[in-house]
Amino acid sequence: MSAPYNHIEIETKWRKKWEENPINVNDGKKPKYYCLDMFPYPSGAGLHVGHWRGYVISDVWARYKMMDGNHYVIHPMGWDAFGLPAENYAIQTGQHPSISTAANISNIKKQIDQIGAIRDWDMELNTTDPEFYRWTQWIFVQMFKKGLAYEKEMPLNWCPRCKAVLANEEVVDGKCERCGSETTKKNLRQWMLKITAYADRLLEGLNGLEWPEKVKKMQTDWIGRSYGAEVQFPVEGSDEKITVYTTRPDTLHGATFMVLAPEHELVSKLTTPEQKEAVEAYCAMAANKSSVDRVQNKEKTGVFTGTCAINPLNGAKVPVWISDYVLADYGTGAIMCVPAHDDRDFAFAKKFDLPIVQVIAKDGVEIPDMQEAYTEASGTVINSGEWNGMESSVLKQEAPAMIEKMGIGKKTVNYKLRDWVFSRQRYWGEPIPIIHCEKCGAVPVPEDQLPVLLPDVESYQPTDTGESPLAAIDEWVNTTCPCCGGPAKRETNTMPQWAGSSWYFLRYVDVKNREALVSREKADKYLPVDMYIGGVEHAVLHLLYSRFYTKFLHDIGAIDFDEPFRRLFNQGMILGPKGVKMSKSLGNVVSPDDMVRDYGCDSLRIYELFIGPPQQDSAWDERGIDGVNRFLNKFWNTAVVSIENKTEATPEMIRLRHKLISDITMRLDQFALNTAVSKFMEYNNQMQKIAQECGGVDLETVGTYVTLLAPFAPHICEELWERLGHTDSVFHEKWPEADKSLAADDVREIPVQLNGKTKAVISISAEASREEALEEGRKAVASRLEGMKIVKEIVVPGKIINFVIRK
RNA sequence: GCCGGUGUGGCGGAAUUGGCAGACGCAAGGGACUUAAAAUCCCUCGGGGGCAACUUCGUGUCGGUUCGAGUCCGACCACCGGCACCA
Repeated sequence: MSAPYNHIEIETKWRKKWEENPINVNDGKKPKYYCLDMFPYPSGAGLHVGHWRGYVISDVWARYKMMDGNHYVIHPMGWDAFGLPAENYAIQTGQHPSISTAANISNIKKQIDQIGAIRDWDMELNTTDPEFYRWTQWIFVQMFKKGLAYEKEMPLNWCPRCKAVLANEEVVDGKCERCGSETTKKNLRQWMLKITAYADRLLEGLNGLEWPEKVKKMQTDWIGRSYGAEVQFPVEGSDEKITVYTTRPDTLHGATFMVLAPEHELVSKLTTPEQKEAVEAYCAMAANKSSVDRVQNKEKTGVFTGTCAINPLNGAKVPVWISDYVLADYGTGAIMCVPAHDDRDFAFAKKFDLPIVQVIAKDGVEIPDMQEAYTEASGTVINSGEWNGMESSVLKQEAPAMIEKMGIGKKTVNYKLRDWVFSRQRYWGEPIPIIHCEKCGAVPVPEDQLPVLLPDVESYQPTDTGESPLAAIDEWVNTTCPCCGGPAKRETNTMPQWAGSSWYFLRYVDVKNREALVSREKADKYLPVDMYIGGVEHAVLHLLYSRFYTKFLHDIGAIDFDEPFRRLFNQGMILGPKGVKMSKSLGNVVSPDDMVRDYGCDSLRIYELFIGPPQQDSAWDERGIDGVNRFLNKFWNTAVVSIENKTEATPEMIRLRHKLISDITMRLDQFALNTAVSKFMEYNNQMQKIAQECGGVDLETVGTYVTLLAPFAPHICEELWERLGHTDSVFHEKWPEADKSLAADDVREIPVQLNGKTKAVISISAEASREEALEEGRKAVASRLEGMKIVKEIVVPGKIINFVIRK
C-alpha cells in the first residue's frame, strides 16, 4: 500500500508550472522583503552540499516571508566573477578567464536551479559585465573626487605566490588569506581607499544592526579605536622632537626610555656616529624579516641610537632605542616606555638593563623586586611630582587634557584600522579608471567614457615585478590626457576582488539601468537588504568594505540609507564525513547532484536543514538523508489516504493542527530550522497513528500541515495542495495562525515528585485547582508517603507537583 | 596571552529558558510480511543491580544556591574559533 512518492515526476511538473506562472510576483502594492545570499564566485569545482545549505536556508526564509505578511520577496543571484580564484583557475586550465568563467557560471547556474529556490533570473548580475563594472569604476571616480582614493608609495604586504599586494584584511598570521604563502613587504606605489575616514561611523553603525554579536565584535576589534594622548619629547642637544602616542598618559613620569620603529623617519638623524653601524645593521635585518617572523618571534631585540630625549614632564634624560616591536604604521611609530606598567616595555628593559620606575602603587604600596609589569590602571599615583596621590584610573581620563594645557602634547584617538590597499597587479579585475599625465598628474577617466574596458591580452600571467600584465599592452596604456590632451598613460593596476562585491546588492533591483548604479526611486523602494545569509569568513572583509561603500554612497546622495544589511545570518559549514573541511585535495567533497537525482530536491533540502543547527558546523553523513526521505514518503502516504477518505475532524486533530502551527512558526522565527523539521516528523508520526485508527486525518489539518511544510519542501507540498482541490499555489496561502485555546490540552500529564525526584505521572484536567492537583498527587504516591511527614507542597500548574518529605 | 563559543547515549542532536534528561533522526539488535531479498510495519536500545513490580548512578570536573539544576552562581579542565608586540 505505501509506495514511495515519485519525486522526479512531481518536481519536474512543478518546476515547469512555476516557470510558466511565477509565484513571487511584484504587483507594486505588496511590501518588499529583500533576502540575499552572498553571491558565489563561479569556481570550476561547482557547488557542494555546503553551498547548498546556505541557499536552502535562505530560500526557506524567503518563502516563509512571502507567505507570512504577503511580501514581494527579492531573492536574487549573481556572480562574483572577477578576482584571483577565477584567474588562477583559468591559468591552470589554460583558457582565457572570460571563457572559463562563463562555462563555470552556466554549470553552477544549473546546480542552483536544482535547489528549487524562488529566483528571479531577470535580476542576475555578473561583476565582470562591463555594464556592471562601469559603475564599480564610477564609484572609484567619485571617491577620487572626494579625496578618498589616493596614491601612496609605502611598504606593502606582498604575496609571492599570488604575485600581488594584499590588504591588511587579507593577511592572516603573516600569511596570504587565500593561498597560505608567507607574505613579505614590498615598497610599491599603490592606490588606497581612505576607509579610516569612516572609522567612527563604521563603529557606531554596528549598534543598530541585527547581526551576530561575534561579527560585530570582530569588526569592533578590527577598527580598534583607542583614546589617549600624543606627547612630544624634545631630543637632547637638537631642535627635533619625538612624538609618541600613548593610552596611558597617567604613567608619563615612569617613562625611562623610548623606542622608535626601525622605519621611523628620525632614525638616521638621531643615530650617533658610534652607533651608526649597529643601527644600520639592525634596520636592515628588520626589513628582511618576514611578516611571520615578526609576528611570531616575540623575543625582544633592539639597538641604542646613542641619543637621549627629555621627558617633558620631569626633565629626565631618556635614551632612545630602536626595536621592531614598535610598528611604523600605528600611532606615530614611536613610543615612550614605562617598563613598570607595560609588559612589553618591561621585557625590553629587563633584556637591556634599563631603569624601571614605578608610578602606580598597587594597594598603596610600591612592589618590591618587581618580576612583571603592573598593567592595571588602578592604584595611587607615586613618584610623579604634582600628580602624586591621585587615583590612576582618574588620572588616565584627565591626563590628556592636562598635557594639552601644558603644551607638551594633545588628546588623541587612534585606530588599528588602516586605509585599504586597493590595487592589484593582476589581469582579471576592473581596470582602475585613472590616466597619468606628466602635466596634470592623476586624472580620472571622464564619466561618459566609462567603463574602461579590460583589454584582451596575450599573456595574462602575473609578473614578479609588481607590474600588472596590462602594462605590457602599449597601445592600451598610451592614451591622451582628458585634461590637457597631451600624451598620457593609463593606470595598469586592477581592483581587488572585493570591489564588485562591495556594492552588488544595490544593483540587483535595477540591473539594467544605464543612467545610474541604481535609481533613487528603486533604491528607496526596495533597499536595503533585510536579511543577508552567508558564511562567517567575510566578517571583516566583504562585510566591512560593503558598509564603507554604502556609507560613502549615502554621503554623495546616491542612496538614503547608510547600512547595507539590516540582519545577518551566518550559516555553519558542512564538513566532510570525518568532521574536516571539505576540500578537493582531501577528496571529501560531496556533490548534491546524485542525491537530488536519487532522493529528490525536497529530501535533500530537508536533510540539509535537519543535519544540525543552521549556525553550527555539521559533518556530512550520507545515511542521514534516508531518514528524511522516509519521512516524506510517510507523510505523502498519510496525506493521500486522508484525501481519499475525507475523515471528519476530531478534537484531537484540531488540537494537533493548532499545536503544529504554533510550534513551527515559533521555530521559524527563532531560525531553529533543524528542530522545525523534528517537529514536522513528530506530528507526522502522530498523524500516521490517527490515520491508522480513523482512516485518515481531516483535510483542514492536512492542508495546514502542507502549508507549513511548503517553504521546506515546496514541490511535494504544491502537489498535495493541488490534490486537496486547490487551483492556486500553496505559496499564495496566508501563513496559518494558531488559536491558543484550541491548541491547549484539556488533560495534562504531570510528574509527581518526592524531594525533587519523579515517582509518578498523573493525568489531570488543565483547569484543576491547586487542591485538586495535590489530592491527585498524594493518591499517586500514597504508598511512599506512609510513615513520612510532608514538610512542603509545591504545585506549578500544568508543570509539576513536588512533595518535600521527611521521616 | 586576551576575547568569544562549545562540552549531553554508539553517532547527529532535543529539552517550551529552573520543572519527567536523551525529543526527532541515524546506526545496531530482535520480530512480522515474503520462496527469498528490498521496501514496509511492530518491539528493544545511557550505565550498574534485580526473575520481577522496581532500584541506583548519570548532561566535561569540583563546589554552591534551590523543593527541584543540562539550564543559575563560583573555581577549574578540554576542544574549537577570532585577535595577537596596536603602546
